[in-house]
Amino acid sequence: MGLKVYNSLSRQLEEFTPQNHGNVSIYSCGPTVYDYIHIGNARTALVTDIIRRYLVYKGYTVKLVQNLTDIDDKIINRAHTLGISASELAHANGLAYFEDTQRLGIQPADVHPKATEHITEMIDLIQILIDKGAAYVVDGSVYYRVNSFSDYGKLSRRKPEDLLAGARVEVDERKEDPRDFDMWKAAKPGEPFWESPWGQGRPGWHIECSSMAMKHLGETIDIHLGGEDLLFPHHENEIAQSELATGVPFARYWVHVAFLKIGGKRMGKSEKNFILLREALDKYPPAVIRHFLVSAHYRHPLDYSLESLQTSESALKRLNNCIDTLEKYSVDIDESKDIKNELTTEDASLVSAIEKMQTDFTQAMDTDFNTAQAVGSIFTLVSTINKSIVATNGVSNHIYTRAYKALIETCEVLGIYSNNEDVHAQTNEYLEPVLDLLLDIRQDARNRKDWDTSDMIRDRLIELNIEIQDTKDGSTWKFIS
RNA sequence: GGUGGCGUCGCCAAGUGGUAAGGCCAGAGUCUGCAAAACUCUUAUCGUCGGUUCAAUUCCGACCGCCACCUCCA
Repeated sequence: MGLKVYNSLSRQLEEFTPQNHGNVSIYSCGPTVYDYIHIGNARTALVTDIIRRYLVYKGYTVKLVQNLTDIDDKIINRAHTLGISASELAHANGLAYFEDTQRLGIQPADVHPKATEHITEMIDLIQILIDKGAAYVVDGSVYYRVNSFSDYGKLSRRKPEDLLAGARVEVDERKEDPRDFDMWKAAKPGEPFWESPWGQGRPGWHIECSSMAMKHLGETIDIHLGGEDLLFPHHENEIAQSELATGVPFARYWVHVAFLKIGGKRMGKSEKNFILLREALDKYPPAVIRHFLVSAHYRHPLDYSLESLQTSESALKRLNNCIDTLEKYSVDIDESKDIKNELTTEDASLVSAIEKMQTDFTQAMDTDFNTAQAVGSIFTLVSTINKSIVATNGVSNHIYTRAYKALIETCEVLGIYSNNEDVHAQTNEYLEPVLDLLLDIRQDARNRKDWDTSDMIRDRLIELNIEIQDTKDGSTWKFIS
């Protein structure tokens, strides 16, 4: 069964077939680096990351390109306010972007092109469009002549008259048509600029994506990703520029990520109702934030709240407990050995549950990357495993090991599992003998029914964020947060 | 005005033309010296009204409510 992707261009689910067998090219619209990113921005970055991980999981070779818009009006204005140069601001926020996204476990793209490093390519593309009569120069600025592209509006399904009816379009007298947009903006005094055939200026927003996508991925890319707000006009304009210049389709599948909301409203920079990703990361582990973000399908709005994050934290605890328990049972297994004939009924039952999870997971992800459903399949298996462990019905360690591996593998596609062992490894090495000693002393006290002593040890440790867990197999300890 | 989306258990959230995954919370248990932790069990007829159909939450229509894009915003 194959992967199906919802294509914004056709407004329906389509069978996914990359143009080059086994290889997928993806372009994802990246941040404009005038500020830190918020969780809403992170949602799109994370969806990109997961789509890429899943395609790799399915065996594709993926080339992912994500741009950094490092020159635009917002950057210039913010830099001016801060009293630094636009490039300094862009550089700092670019670094912060990578820092934040990598903390969230987002793997860097294969290429992160910057607008200011592709001025030549953009000028070339603009020149092509001028030569084709699709652009015109006014006072050192270059505008795209929307009328010259008959397919204009095919992505957003907007008719020219609809656009003109919108009273919010600012009319620029210099434009032939209100819908025309600038590809090259003449510099005003004091603004950063680059030399061009039309004078000093800077590129427009849409032209960068067109030229950087084509430079790094070719004239036709497989998947073009972005937030749903970019559908119009940004992506519509990218199509207009690119396709008029090349004569071939610009992107084969257009994927748009729905908004993250807060209090029912869109989280946005201009609303000033955003939570910075780094703030969230200071409070919650990456896996928790990821779990929250994948708990809804990417094309559905998701509402941010502290409660939701706490819900994800609790859910993840259940998952981690299961995985940690399985790890204790895990053994080295000989993959090549066929143990089919040696399976007990209980073994076989768990094996089929594992296989069901893998099938369901794949099916969910194959259906337009339905992460919410995929997570569901993982938790269904968790439940089955827990029951099996409680029942102590003689499932072999081999099978528990298989379950362990299957869970790790699928969770890694979503990036919702990370064991804390590494974090605590050093501490553990030092603390373990000491805590074992304390647990021994406590056990002695318990044997003597000296509850004062045993409870004191328990209470004092909890103050140190170390929790004692009494089970029928003895006492263990763990860090709590 | 144009375009698109949403309304499923207390909360979050999948899904299907034939009577609804999963998570959280809550309640009840198991375990325990008591607890905690952990685990188990239990809880929905799908906004309203019509229509199509043997059968609709799932298709169509109307209505109500909410959100978004058309201006920078992932």
